Amino acid sequence: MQKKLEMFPIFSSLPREYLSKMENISQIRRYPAGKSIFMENDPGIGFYGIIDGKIKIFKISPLGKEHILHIFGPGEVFAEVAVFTGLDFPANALALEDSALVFFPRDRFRTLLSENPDLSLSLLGLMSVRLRQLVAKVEELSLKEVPARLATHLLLLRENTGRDEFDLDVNKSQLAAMLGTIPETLSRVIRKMKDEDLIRIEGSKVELLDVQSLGQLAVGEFRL
Amino acid sequence: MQKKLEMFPIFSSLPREYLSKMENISQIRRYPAGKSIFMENDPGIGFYGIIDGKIKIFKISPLGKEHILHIFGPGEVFAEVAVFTGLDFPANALALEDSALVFFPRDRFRTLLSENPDLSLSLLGLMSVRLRQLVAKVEELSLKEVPARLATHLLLLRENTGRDEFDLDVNKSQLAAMLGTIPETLSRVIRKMKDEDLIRIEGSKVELLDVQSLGQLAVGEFRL
DNA sequence: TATGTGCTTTGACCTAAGTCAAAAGGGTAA
DNA sequence: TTACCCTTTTGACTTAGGTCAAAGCACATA
Repeated sequence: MQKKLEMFPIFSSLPREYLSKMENISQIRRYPAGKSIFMENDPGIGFYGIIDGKIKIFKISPLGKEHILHIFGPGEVFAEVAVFTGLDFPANALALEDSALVFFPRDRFRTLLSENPDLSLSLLGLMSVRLRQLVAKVEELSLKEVPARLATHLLLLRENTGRDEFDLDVNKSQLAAMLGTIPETLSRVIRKMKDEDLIRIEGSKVELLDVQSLGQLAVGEFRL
Repeated sequence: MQKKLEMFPIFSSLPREYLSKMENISQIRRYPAGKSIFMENDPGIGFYGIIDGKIKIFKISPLGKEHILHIFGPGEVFAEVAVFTGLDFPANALALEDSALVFFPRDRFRTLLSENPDLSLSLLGLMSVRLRQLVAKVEELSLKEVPARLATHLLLLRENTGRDEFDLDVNKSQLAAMLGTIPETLSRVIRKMKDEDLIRIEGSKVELLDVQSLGQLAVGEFRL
């Protein structure tokens, strides 16, 4: 049992005693691909950690257009916001693959938290980081155009994998939504990047050919 | 002394004992209008609460364009992120008016926090809310066009003031930045709204004449 | 009163990117 | 193989909103 929580970066730095306390209040839940985990406006009864699988967090605009806020994978935690506010879930969550989650019921967690200050501190840190990411996203959406956003995204993946060649791990429609655009536009931007020999792309395999120029694109000092 | 911290909504629900402990570790700092409080990449040595004045949080894009992330006023707390991550400030902060702030040094606060679990819980709640706001902002920026954003903003002000007639409390250039656009565009959008008799505006005084239609605009079911 | 400085508005123009529609692939099941 | 479905790409068109430049205001200081 112990192993499961250690795989979460947020929890991994917790003293062992807290790890087992967390374990004690959690439950394992499994969701097949395509299954909804919760919907916008459902009451926030607890939060989740992903052991295995992929979870899409998204909203539907009044016009019925889907906007993906985030895609979470193994080791990530989501929906913890509701635990602290006592408010409803602000978005929908859906399993993109067969997924195994750890569920932390709000009430039990709240009790645990109030008894263990170090746990609180670690969680505050986690939330700070998420905040930063969102601030970055706001900045990106309001300052940059699509090619810049794509370049930023690719360089981020490069950073994460440490390689110039890697796999986009969502399909292109989903990637478009993540970048705040639509598949057609993404397709055209990718084409331009190929024409300019900045990248090579086959299916979901990408190779960065000109990291230099991609970097300039990302900060808006350059156009395609 | 006591009164100062009670004016912060986040702290107001704290037991009195915590309020005074918070007081004990805090300092009052004063900034004249135009004075920088911290800059992007400065180390995060502590966070601030606003007693009086107005603080602008902003970033400068690589092209030198300013983007306002937020404008905080009395009763609000900012820059708490750095306290928990130990990272640098992610944006700039500047006093728009002569301002009085409470400063909470990171180290002392960290100690305090680890000794007082309820304080941790309240702060987790605060951060959850901020997260929500940012998620909303991301949604807004990626799903809506400028007239919808302006309508949303106006309706929010209406909500906050409880009146159909109120004061924009930033100038129009800053309002434009807050809405992720530029003064020219904002000016044209305002003009259209006036032409359609949705609002009346003189200087920074706004009156909402047709809340119904503004509501439709805000959710994108309507165009100007 | 004159001069300067910083907002705000207006006009003319341009372009990134969205819409709509259709074609091209790619994978699976019968 | 054929049929079907879903994703991706391409093309033609439209438009929101940004850029640049100039003019209009408003307020403060000399």
